[in-house]
Amino acid sequence: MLTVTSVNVNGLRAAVRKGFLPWLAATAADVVCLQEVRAEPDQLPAAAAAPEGWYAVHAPAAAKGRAGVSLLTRQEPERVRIGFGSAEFDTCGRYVEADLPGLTVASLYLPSGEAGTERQEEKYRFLKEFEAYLTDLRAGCAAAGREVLVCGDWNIAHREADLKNWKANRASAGFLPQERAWLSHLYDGVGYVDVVRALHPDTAGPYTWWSYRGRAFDNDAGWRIDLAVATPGLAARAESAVVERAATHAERWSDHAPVTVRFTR
Amino acid sequence: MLTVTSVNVNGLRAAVRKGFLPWLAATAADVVCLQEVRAEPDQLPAAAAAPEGWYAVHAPAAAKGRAGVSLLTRQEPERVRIGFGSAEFDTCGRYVEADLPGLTVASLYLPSGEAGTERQEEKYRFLKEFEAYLTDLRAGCAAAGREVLVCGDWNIAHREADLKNWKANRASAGFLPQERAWLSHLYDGVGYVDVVRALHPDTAGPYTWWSYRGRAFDNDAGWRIDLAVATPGLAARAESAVVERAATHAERWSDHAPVTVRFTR
DNA sequence: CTTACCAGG
DNA sequence: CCTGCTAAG
Repeated sequence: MLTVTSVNVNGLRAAVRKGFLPWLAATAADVVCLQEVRAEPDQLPAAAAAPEGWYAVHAPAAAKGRAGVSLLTRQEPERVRIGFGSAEFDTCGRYVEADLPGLTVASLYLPSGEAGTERQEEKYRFLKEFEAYLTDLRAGCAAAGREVLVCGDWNIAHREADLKNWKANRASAGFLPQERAWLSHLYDGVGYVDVVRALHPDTAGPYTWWSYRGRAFDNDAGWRIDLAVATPGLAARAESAVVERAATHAERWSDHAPVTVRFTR
Repeated sequence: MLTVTSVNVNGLRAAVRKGFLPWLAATAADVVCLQEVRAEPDQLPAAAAAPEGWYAVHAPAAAKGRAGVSLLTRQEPERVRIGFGSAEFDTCGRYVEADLPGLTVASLYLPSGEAGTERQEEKYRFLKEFEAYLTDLRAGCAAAGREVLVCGDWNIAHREADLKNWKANRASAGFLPQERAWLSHLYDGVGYVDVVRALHPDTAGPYTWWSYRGRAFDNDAGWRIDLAVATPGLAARAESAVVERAATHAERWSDHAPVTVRFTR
């Protein structure tokens, strides 16, 4: 069994104050992918920056308090890489990957964008460069007999079933036609697989993010934007996929819930 | 009897969240002077911006979220004035005064300064202009048979008895020789009276501000920088002067405590 | 609505 | 160590 879990923590310092560490202590995962850490490692409590029993690799953003992704692995990685070869995005705390035996696993925090603004143009630039990278990664890993798993906050809901209020959000960043088409091409063209949707083809959601505004969480007015995206060979071994809505329910230590996928070896 | 109370609220919106309104409802004062309101009137709850039973005049700063002084009077003022005729400081939310029968009462928030920086120079410019104003005010009010009372956060501790750690703060803004000399001249030269000190000549403090840093409040490591400064005729009628340390103790709705002075009519 | 930043205190 | 600002989400 290999278990990988991923969660956007919305500021790891705040999450630690509210209950992240007990969740981490309780997880059965072999790999934990974190997004929106929003801190330099040395601004974090040691129990979060270098938790006992884990190997940690941090990719903070150059801009203080922004973005930031991390990977925790029980096993020591063979190699780790920060960024995906992009001059614009490699220092933005948006991508880190690690090689484990037979598997390249990554933590991704894709820009959220903002419809009609320069921040949306930035998101499109990211999508373009990242798609090229994922295409190369798939080819390179296939040649080396490795599988690929990219977990994180992709900030795109693919289909109507992936957000509760899809009608109201047809012009919202995260559900724009161009973004949705990009994911479609990643799946149907490049050949990656949305592991959670593959296991749960007919459910609404499961949502992974609920705005802090209004009563979005109580009304389950969520979005499924935190994805586990795998090469087909790995996806075929997926045994379960769960969104741990309860993990962030009681204390609400993030506005996202952890997404956990399990694979047979 | 005339009772006047003054408190630096360190953000009235935050103070309201923490317990300011019950304190206001319970005060026996006829006049309440507020400093560091840090909000436009329409950003405040109505119970704070226009409390029932009070006439309110607000002098917010042009810069959002900064400074800001207000006056609440049970009686309708004959006149109110914002600023003291200074091109530099009148829009900075640092001075408002009201005329009541036989009395001009003001709420003052003097710049805190920062030793060795431009912000200290700004404080000295304020002191210079404000002293000239207080000199004129005293003369004008004397001619009109009015007394003057300027309450507020003067941001200067006059003597060693006015702060617990005076030795460590000999080079700190708020206890610099030049600032202390300015107050001395205001008392001995211009002829105003420090009402609280006049009634309590031999006590340490009573302190009115304790830093939020460390355990300053618990250790009573405070400063007496919130003053009630009156013309001699009014000061002679002072009957009591109290620092309401307990008012901000339980909830700690400000880092300053209210200073309350009572005068016979 | 919440996270950080920062200046100001 | 707090306030409120701003940008970001």
